Amino acid sequence: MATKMLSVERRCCDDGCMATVAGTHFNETEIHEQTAALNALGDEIRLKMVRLLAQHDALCVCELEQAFEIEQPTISHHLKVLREAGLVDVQRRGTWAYYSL
Amino acid sequence: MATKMLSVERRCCDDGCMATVAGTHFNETEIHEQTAALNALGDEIRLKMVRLLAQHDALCVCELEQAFEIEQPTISHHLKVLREAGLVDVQRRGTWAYYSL
DNA sequence: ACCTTATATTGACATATTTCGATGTATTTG
DNA sequence: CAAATACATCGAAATATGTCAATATAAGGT
Repeated sequence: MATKMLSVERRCCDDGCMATVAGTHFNETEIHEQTAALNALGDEIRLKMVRLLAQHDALCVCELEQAFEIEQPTISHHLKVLREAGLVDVQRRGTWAYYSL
Repeated sequence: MATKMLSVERRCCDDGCMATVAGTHFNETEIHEQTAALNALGDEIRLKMVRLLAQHDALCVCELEQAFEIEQPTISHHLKVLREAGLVDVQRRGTWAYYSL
């Protein structure tokens, strides 16, 4: 019975998670969609845009333009990122483009 | 009383939101903290790391290393981003660094 | 003291992102 | 149809980010 302890703490974990962690598999499509959305929101201007849209039902580009100190092409760029992440919707009416969540 | 309609749709909105939107003010500190967290999660490797930590209570760097095909300095870099975003916690024990949510 | 192991940091490079001016495309107005 | 308005796209420049090899740090074992 002289169960001599093997030198304590030779490994960082003893519950076999090393193998478990290494073998973890992810749904790549899901991961990709989620990082796209999170990344789109991980920008100060885009997060503010989403916040504005959240309290305004729908806003056109010229209105959003007023809220930020950046030029119109940049506004369009950020809206495109939000669109491609599936976070906002556009609806054209005349010359205006109304964006909404 | 001949209230002649002004040419319809000269403005993109008629509920005065132009002024409202322009005057919106944000809590910059809050926005900054939130974009930091969202941005940290908006990367495939870091999102996977958080997912792994979510199902493992705590993991050391060498375990995380097994789950990805990137070198150790890159693992450390991503963990630093997660730490600075306030998303994970480290606890040193001997030579090992245990990360947890 | 020396060697090994676990993790962090540095420096360099490649790629991605943000931003803007210029230009393009519709749509409306005169 | 010409001019003006609202928005998108392109191309270029500046900055940020991801990655790695090399090196540093720190703790443990011999």
